[in-house]
Amino acid sequence: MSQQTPVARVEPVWRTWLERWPTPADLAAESPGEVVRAWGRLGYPRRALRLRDAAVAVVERHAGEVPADEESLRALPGVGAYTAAAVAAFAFGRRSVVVDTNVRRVLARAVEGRALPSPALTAAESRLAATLVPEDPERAALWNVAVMELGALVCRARGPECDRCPLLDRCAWVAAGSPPDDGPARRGQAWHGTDRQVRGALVQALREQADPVPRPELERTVTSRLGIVGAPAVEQVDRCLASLVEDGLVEPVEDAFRLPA
DNA sequence: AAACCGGGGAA
DNA sequence: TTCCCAGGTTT
Repeated sequence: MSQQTPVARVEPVWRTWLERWPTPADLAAESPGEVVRAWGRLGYPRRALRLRDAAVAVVERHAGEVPADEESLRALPGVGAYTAAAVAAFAFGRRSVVVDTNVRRVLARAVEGRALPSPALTAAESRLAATLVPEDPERAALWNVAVMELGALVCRARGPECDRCPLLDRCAWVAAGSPPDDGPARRGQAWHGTDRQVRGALVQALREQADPVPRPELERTVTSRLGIVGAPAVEQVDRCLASLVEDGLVEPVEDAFRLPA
C-alpha cells in the first residue's frame, strides 16, 4: 500500500484491511472485486490485485507464510527490489539494502552533494547504498530505517531541516552551500483529461455500485465528474474500459461492467 | 531507458 | 498550481 503513497494516508485503510483479512489465506480467498473495493481511494488499484495475487502465491508456494528471503519475496506479484528489501529487513531482520525515495535523497545530498537524486534509480546509487549498509543484519536493519526516517522527517524534499540533522557536519550538499537542483525541471505527470483520470473515475464509480453499471451510465459519470463530453468521451471511455478489463480490474457483464467477482 | 499506472495534501 | 509521495510492470 505504501508504494508511491504516503504512509499517513495508507494507515487507516491498512488497519481495516488487516482486521478483515488477517492472514494471506484470508485475502487469497477473497474476490478481486471486493479487494479493489476495500482498497478505496489509495490509488493504483492494480496494486490491490497484485497484493491479492501475492497472497495466493504465498499460500501456494509458501504454505501461507510470508517468506523471509529477498529472492522469494521478489518473486511475488507486485514485489520489486524495494519492497523485497524492506520486508526482509523490517519484518524479518535480514540484512538488505533498502533504497526508497527518502534514502535516495539523503545519499544524493550527504554523499553526492546534490539537492535531489536523479528521476530514476541508477545502478550506481544501489552500489553506493550497498557499501554503506552495515554488515551485521541487526545494525543493517537499523541503518535502513534510520536513513529512511531521516529523509522523511528531516532531509525532506522541500524544506529540509538541516538545523536538526545529525549529518549536518558531514553533509556534502551543505558543505557545498546547499546548491539548488541542477537537473532538468521535473515534469509533473499530466492529469486532467488523461486516461489515468478517466480510469480512476470509472473504478470509483464501480466501487460505489454493487450491481453491474451500464456503459451509458459510466459515460455520464465521466462527463459529470470530469467534464469530458462528446465523441472524445465515448472513445476515451471505450479505451479505458478495455484497458481496465485487460488489467483484470473490471469485468464485462453483457452490456454493463462491474468489479470482478 | 522510458512509459504507464491514482489520488490526496501541503506548499 | 505545482510538487511529491515506504514503486512495479511492461515495452
